[in-house]
Amino acid sequence: MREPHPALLMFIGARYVEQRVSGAVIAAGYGDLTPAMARVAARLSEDGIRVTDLAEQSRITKQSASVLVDQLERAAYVERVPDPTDARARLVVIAPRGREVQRVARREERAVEREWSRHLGAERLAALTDALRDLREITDPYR
Amino acid sequence: MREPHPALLMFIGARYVEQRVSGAVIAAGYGDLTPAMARVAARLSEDGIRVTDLAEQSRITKQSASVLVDQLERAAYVERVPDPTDARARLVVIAPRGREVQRVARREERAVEREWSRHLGAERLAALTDALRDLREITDPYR
DNA sequence: CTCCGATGGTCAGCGTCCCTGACTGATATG
DNA sequence: CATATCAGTCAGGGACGCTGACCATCGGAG
Repeated sequence: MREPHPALLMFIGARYVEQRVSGAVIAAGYGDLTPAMARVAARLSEDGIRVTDLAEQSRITKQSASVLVDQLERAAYVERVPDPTDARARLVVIAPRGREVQRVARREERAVEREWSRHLGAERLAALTDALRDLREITDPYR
Repeated sequence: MREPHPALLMFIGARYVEQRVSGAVIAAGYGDLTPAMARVAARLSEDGIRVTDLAEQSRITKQSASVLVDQLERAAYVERVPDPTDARARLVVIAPRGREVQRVARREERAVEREWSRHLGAERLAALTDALRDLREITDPYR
């Protein structure tokens, strides 16, 4: 095979972390979380967010986001509360069960980062992250 | 937001290249290629490959691979020929139209790589690629 | 204050992609 | 030649995201 393109190598790394985190979350007993639910759930905070904003940030339609929030709500990861400033809107806020999953996911991310640091050395990992961050300036169309 | 995880930065880079290549392919008149078709088509060569092997390498079931090969065949990107060494099997070989798309895709990949080299400098890009390749040793479960 | 266009959100229906399970036909091995 | 194995297809279903149509509320212009 030809020399793999850097983007393919990036894809492999990203996929690995996704699977590690997903595995940890399932092992911790949150098997009812699908990848799609997890993607929108990753954007939640205590403050609450509107479905429309959630959709925009997740780059999906508000209809799709609405369905995913339905599922997250049914599984007790989030709650919908009325927006006190706008009677049309409702805020999606993270629930206790949602906070638990976030903790599990972040712990696994940190674990992977430690493994990478052991494998490459702290310096090369830092350089790698720096270069990726610089590349983001020309590859990330959304900020 | 917290400091983004390196894996997120990798994902952004990989997604960018995927969209660039996909855009170039569509602009070149191959709009009937879906992402799923492209993913399996990327593993084709002159020698031919069995649907079962294609499925395994693409990490999808042979049923899914079979459907995608159907579509690729209908759109003239590949042909199915009998396997001379096994009467049960048929080989999926790339057709002229398939070779054309591969050329377009590779050209766009090289273009992106040049842009990245301009942005980071050849040395940092090489170091980035090296580090990613080393990381692959512990993140790529499939060789 | 009253319109009326813009905005937040849902409902209905559809297409793509990938899966599982069951099956057909050909091959290899005893 | 009986049987286990292998290549591949058929049938059906679930997850995910899209478009289009619609309703309620908001907020600025007249």
